[in-house]
Amino acid sequence: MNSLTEVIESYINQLFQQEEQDGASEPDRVSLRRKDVAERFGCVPSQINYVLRSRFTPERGYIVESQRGGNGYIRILKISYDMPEDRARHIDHIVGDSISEADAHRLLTSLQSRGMVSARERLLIEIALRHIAEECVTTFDVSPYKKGVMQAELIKRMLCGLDLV
Amino acid sequence: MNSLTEVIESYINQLFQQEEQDGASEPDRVSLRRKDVAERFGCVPSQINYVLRSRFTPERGYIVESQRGGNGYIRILKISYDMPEDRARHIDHIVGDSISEADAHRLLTSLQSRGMVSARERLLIEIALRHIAEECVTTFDVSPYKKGVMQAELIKRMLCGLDLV
DNA sequence: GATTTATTGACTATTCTTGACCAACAGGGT
DNA sequence: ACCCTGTTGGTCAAGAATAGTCAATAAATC
Repeated sequence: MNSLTEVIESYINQLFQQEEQDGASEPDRVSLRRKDVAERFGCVPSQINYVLRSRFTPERGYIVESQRGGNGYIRILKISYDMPEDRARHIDHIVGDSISEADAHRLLTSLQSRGMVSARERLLIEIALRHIAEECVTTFDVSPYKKGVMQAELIKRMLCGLDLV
Repeated sequence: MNSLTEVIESYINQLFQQEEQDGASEPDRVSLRRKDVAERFGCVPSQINYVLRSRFTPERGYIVESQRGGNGYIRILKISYDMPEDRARHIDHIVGDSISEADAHRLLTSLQSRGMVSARERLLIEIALRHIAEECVTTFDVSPYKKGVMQAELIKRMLCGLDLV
């Protein structure tokens, strides 16, 4: 409850709330000075990297951009909202531990027809799935089951990232 | 927050906007006097070169021409990719045979700022890239170079695929 | 006890700014 | 034609300010 990581995580979430309240033009992005945040919480700067790497990931709907050097910064973009545990479990249940390309295809068709993914977003997911399936049989030589597992893993991450289902 | 480089960058972007508003015959090019710009912002002239080298690159869709001597000039051209094939060729050239995660990240930032991918689309691509990178080091044990090749392959397919929709 | 997650710090990489020195072009004088 | 000189942009390297990586260690969780 009171680990440094969690404290810093909620600090960053507060920053997002503030941005929202202040009615900023870009309500879903915050900027940090790594050094300053580290000083505020009396920790080493690389601790901030750990928080970002473990908490503000694309799978959770965040993108982190940064720049070193003079006037460097860390910028965190919130693309979708944090998904509650039960929704994540729901996705997990729908997809299962392993999924075939055909079933994935059907699932995406359904999502698109419900207007939850655009044609372009669906295409991106299909391309990624196809790509990993191909790698599985050409460069690696994994079993069909393992292939299904990897496909399931990927599609779940993408759907969770978009906060879907 | 307001580095000199960023100030000069946005000044140049303003020049592009002005050109557009003035309905110039060539709305995608602006001309500068290096010395004058340096004076306007109270910096050394070579600072302008730095801004051009770091901000108005082919990766970001610009080409810079210049000439020294009396009546010298710096001309910045905005590359237009009207046709999908142009974009595809550009992507192929920029990405190359292999790409690091960091460079892929930068490319996506640039594409998003140019409105070529939406935030959600970018998120999907980032998730797929991260996923494949992870698989490369955890379940398989491929060389860093091969990892870069796989990342390049994936990002090119995803970005070129978007042109089809 | 084993495995995962968190903390720390030494070392590395990138970005920006500045300035000294180099290179190219134009125009005039010879 | 040729050179001289002024005017303009280019290159490179040093220094300061940031952020990133990685691996050892500690703490928490299973």
